[in-house]
Amino acid sequence: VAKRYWLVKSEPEVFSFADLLKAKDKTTAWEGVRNYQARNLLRDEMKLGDGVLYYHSSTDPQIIAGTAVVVREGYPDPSQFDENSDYYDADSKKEDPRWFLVDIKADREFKHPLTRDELKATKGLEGMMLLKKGARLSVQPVTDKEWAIITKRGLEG
DNA sequence: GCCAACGTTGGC
DNA sequence: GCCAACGTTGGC
Repeated sequence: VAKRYWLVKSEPEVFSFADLLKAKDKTTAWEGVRNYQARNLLRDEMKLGDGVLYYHSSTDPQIIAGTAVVVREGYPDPSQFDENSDYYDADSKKEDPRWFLVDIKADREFKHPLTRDELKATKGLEGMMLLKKGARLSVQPVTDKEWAIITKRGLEG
């Protein structure tokens, strides 16, 4: 199976790419996704070794900061069972968990973080889900072509 | 099962 | 801070 590519959004105030680089093993559990479409991707589609673009949302400027890799495939998000967590979901059952996550590990920091404006101006990225109006999905598929364009530009500086 | 009301996301 | 777009909830 060919590896696939994804984009995850994070508010840098909450958890930035720099935070991921500083984390133990540069790895984190991507907790807190509470949207069924994104849940399905996390649970069923994201596979070990898949590439992830790390996007900073709700900040100025919004950027793709670097890449990460899926290091553990979908498993139940523990925070849904933690009453003290912001992500607690009283209706989710241990024997039938509602929310899933994957673990991601930082891979390459972009020498040249790509701003949203730059993405919009880049040929070949016109159809990118991220750039569509109203695209709020916090985990999105990225095509091979988009991945190639973005990582080339980001890593070459 | 419809749909209005509501809450959230996230670009601007 | 505003508000459009979207997802979810809940009354009926």
